[in-house]
Formats: sequence, C-alpha cells, structure tokens
Amino acid sequence: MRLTTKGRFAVTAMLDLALRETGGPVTLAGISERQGISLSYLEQLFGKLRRAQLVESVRGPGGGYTLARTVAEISVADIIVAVDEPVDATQCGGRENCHDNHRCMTHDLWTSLNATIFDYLSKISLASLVDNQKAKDTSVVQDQRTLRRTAACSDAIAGSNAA
Amino acid sequence: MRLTTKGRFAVTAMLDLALRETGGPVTLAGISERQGISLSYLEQLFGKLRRAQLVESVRGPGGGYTLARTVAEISVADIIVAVDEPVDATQCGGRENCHDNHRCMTHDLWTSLNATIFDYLSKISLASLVDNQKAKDTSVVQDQRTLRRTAACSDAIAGSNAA
DNA sequence: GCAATAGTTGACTAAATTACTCGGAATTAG
DNA sequence: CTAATTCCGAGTAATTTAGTCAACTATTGC
Repeated sequence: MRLTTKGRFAVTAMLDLALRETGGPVTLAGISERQGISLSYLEQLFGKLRRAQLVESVRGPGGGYTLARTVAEISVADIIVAVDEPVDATQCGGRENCHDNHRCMTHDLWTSLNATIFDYLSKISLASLVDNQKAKDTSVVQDQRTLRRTAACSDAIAGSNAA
Repeated sequence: MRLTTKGRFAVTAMLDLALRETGGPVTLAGISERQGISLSYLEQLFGKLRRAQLVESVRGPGGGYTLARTVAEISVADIIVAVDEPVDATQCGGRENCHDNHRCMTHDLWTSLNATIFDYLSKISLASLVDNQKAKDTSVVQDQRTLRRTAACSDAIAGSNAA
C-alpha cells in the first residue's frame, strides 16, 4: 500500500467517471480535459483499471469507459491497488530472510500498518465520494455549467444506487 | 501525506533507536548494521529527524542519537512527515487555481482523505510499536544458530530492493 | 594538545519511478 | 470507408530514491 500522486490521479479520474457514466461510456479525452490529466497517462492508468476489472471499455465512436461495478462496490483501496504496483516493500518481500531477531521488526510493523490503512481505505467507496462531491456542488452553485453538471450528477447517483 | 519506503526506513530506524536508547546514545553505524540501511542514507534521514526535533544528537566518542521526546509522544505520522517532504499533492498546492467548477473536486477529496490517514497514523505512537516488538522478541526467542545468518541476510535485503 | 569518535553538511550519482509523448494498431458507429 | 475511440508498446524528461564521497565540526580520552 503506497500513497502517491499516481493513486490520486486514478481516484480523481474514477470519481469523474462515476459522476458521468449515466450518459453512456465516458471518454478519456473528456476526463483529461476536465481533470487536467494528460490523455496518454490516463490511457496507462485505465489499462490497469480495466485489467483490475474496475472499469469496462467500449471501443469505437461513442465508446469510452464505464464502471464495472456500482459505485458502492468500488473502494478507494481498490483503485489505488490497481494502479500502484504491488511492490509490497516489507523489504524481505514476505519471505522470512531478514535479520535474525530483527526479521519480524520491519516485517510485522509494515504488514500490520499496511493492513490497517488498506482496511481504512477499503471502507471508503466511490459512492461516498460521489455523495460528498454532489453536496459540494449544490452548495456552491455558480453558473449554467455547474447547474447542468449537478443535474447529471443527481441522475448518476440515483441510477447507480438503484442498481 | 505519502507512504513510501523512505518513511518506512525512518520508522524502522526510529524503532531501533527506541528499543536501545536506554544504554545511552545510539550510533547510526549501529542502526545501519542492525537494520541493513546504508549509513549515509541514515545520515540524511536523521538530519531531517533532528531538524523536526524528533531526535537529539550527541557528538564525539560515545555519542549518537537519542529520542527528543518519550516514545509515547512520537507518532508514526510525525516520523513520516519529517522525512517525506511536504509535497502536498493537491495539484493546486492549496491555492484555488485549479479548473473552474472542478477545482474543489480533487482538492477537497485529498485534503480530507489525507487528514484522516494522518489522523490515524498520529494515533500510533512509537511506544505501541516498541511494546508490540518486545512481545514479538520474547515470544520468538532465537538461538545461536540463527545469529550466524545475519551476514547472509544483509545481502538478501540489498538484493531484494529491486523487487 | 592530539588522536579517535561521531555527527553535519553539501555535492554528487545511479537506479527507479513518475508523468508524460508518440506512433500506430484494433474496433466499431455511422 | 472514415472517424472516433480504446489498446499497446516504445521512448523520455523530470523527479525521487537510495546511496556515495569528502570535508568539516564538536567532543572525549589519553
């Protein structure tokens, strides 16, 4: 479990996707434009997200990405694990070949700490982020663009909650 | 708040220090040998830990480092923040210069998530890690045969960093 | 005072990772 | 067919990680 900007990008992109997927597949070009993340980088990230079965893709015109599960079934931990390679830096890589009586020190310390952080992030679903985001949006109504987006978000939430 | 191997090294080193400081200042050379972390790298890390006032140094023969506070007053979060540069990757760096109506999305998401993780790690003190470690040590008493493996293990660690 | 010990600092470097670009191939709607 | 879009691999600049090296300062023991 690492926490880097890579994981943040992925979560941001997934949140954007979650907020819009009722209108059919969402293109990476759109996410790129809205979130200020380069298209090519998104392609890499979504390649991993797809292989982790968090999203599904539709090729061709009108294609794009959709969530492979409901927003309630996708956690922040899922996303971060999908894009941040395992790496599992317990130094001995799970094997017990560290120092003699010190071998468990780094090992147990980080495996348990990792487990707890992972556990914590597993309980934060995309659904809760969407809700939070929706609350922010409606409380800061600015112009037409925001209004349109808010409406779309409401649909997105209603639609995916029903499923 | 990032979680990288750098922070892990620092926490490991601090734990080693906490476990031994009753016998006076602990040298970096000792920590280096026991934990398999290069001396020069430890120098860098402890420079930061000292500037963050988590440790105090004693120069000259018999010198080394001691904790600047009690083990109960030092948290894992303190250590990680001390060595992992701020970076604060909210993309807009705290300023509100992100995209128009999307600016708060990444921003709020990560500041709140960061805060929660930070909060969590703030509650894990060195004292609890020390207690945990002591329990492990006494329950898994090693014998002389194990001690000889130490040298070989250092090599194993150096090699497995690539993985 | 001298020598040994140990921290302090800064400059430097190799390797890895991050964040990204480019070019093209596969797929599919219209 | 053509355009839109994902898919894929190679390449790359910037950054970070992890570590080296050398010179320096402070302290202690003799």
